[in-house]
Amino acid sequence: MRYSKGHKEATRQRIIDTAAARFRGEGIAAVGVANLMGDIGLTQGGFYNHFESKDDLAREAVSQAWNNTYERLEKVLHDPERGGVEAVINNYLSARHRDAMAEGCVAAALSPEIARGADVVRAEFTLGVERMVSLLADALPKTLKPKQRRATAMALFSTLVGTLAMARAVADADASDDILAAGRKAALALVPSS
Amino acid sequence: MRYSKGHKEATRQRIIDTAAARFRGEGIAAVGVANLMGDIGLTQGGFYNHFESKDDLAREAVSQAWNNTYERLEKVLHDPERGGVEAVINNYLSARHRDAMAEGCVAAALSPEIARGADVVRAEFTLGVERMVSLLADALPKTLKPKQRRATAMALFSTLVGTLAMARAVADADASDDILAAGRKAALALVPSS
DNA sequence: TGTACATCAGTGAACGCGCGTTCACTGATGTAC
DNA sequence: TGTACATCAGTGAACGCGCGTTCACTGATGTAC
Repeated sequence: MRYSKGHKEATRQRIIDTAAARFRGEGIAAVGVANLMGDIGLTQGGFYNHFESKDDLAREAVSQAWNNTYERLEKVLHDPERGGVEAVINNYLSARHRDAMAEGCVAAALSPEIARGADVVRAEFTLGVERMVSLLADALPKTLKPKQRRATAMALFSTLVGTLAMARAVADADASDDILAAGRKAALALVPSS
Repeated sequence: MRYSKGHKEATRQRIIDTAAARFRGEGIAAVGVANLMGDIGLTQGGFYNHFESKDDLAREAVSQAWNNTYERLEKVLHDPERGGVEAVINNYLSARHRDAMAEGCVAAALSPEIARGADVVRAEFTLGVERMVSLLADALPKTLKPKQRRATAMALFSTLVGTLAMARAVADADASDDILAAGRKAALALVPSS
């Protein structure tokens, strides 16, 4: 073989990682296949050795993006010093997260485009939402019934996503900071003190 | 003149109205100038008699979309029978609104695309957000200080936007309904009982 | 009153460009005999 | 041991298409003289 063992899989992963960032940063439709392949030093023809279609890649990229966010927030949640749902809220609704759309939560960066998009992509997105909601629900006080925890986690996550999306879209820097601060306060109020 | 008085202005308004709906329903980038003009029976060349650029139209369309939503929610808010912020929450987080992206709130349909977009469009979007926040803030109990009302209104609106965006992006119909219901409950909890 | 001209909303071809996808081909390597 | 062949990740040209924008032109009307 011309290429070492694992080379193809490594190339595939590089495409997914690059797409996961650029799709969030620029929008899925705005990133072309040829341009994306150019980012990792390859040409467009090779793309279809790895993926059936651009939608197929979008599905993988959404999955990868969810994995990133899940792992990051899980680490924050279970931090032995300053963990808990409050830490997740402060991490999610930070200026750092707002200013790093390409590395941030896929829901805040792409939910409308995904709502309009291919079914396979929506399905993958939905799996990620369920995982996120479960992660948050499990961290809520056990004084709540499971259904209440799930509902609270859904509302909490929606609040995080909406607040971040609004903070990014607004052109005024002070208003953006105010939106983040107000969202943090509201999100914290959703969490029952255990 | 070949055309009656007010004809040009009427054409301009038809372009804006069509764009305001299609941009929300399909995304700004996904709707081409030629295709849009075809919707009202004209050809692409005439577009530049009315607008400097597509971004110029996008700005007008965002303004128009905010006006629609503002008027709708203002009417709900001040309904003599079932008005108030609670009515706005139930109207915004309804299955009807979720299922009508093209006629719905521009923030839930386009905020990430606007965050990445032209400065003139972001600026127009920001004006709309400020108007919406003011409308909601003024409807909150006067027992709160003005700054508290503004912060609460910001958090409330972010929660509405995020909940609607998530309910639309999720592929599972039951999960989508659950997200809406959980969002309604959380939004209502943000409003202090006066 | 009749003629010449100005106005201007809209037409449609053209500009250069990038899109997603297909496909015949390349060339370095491993394998079979 | 040496030769012929199979493998396959990647190349690059080509397909038809739509993009935003420009611009010379059309043609029906109003105005000036």
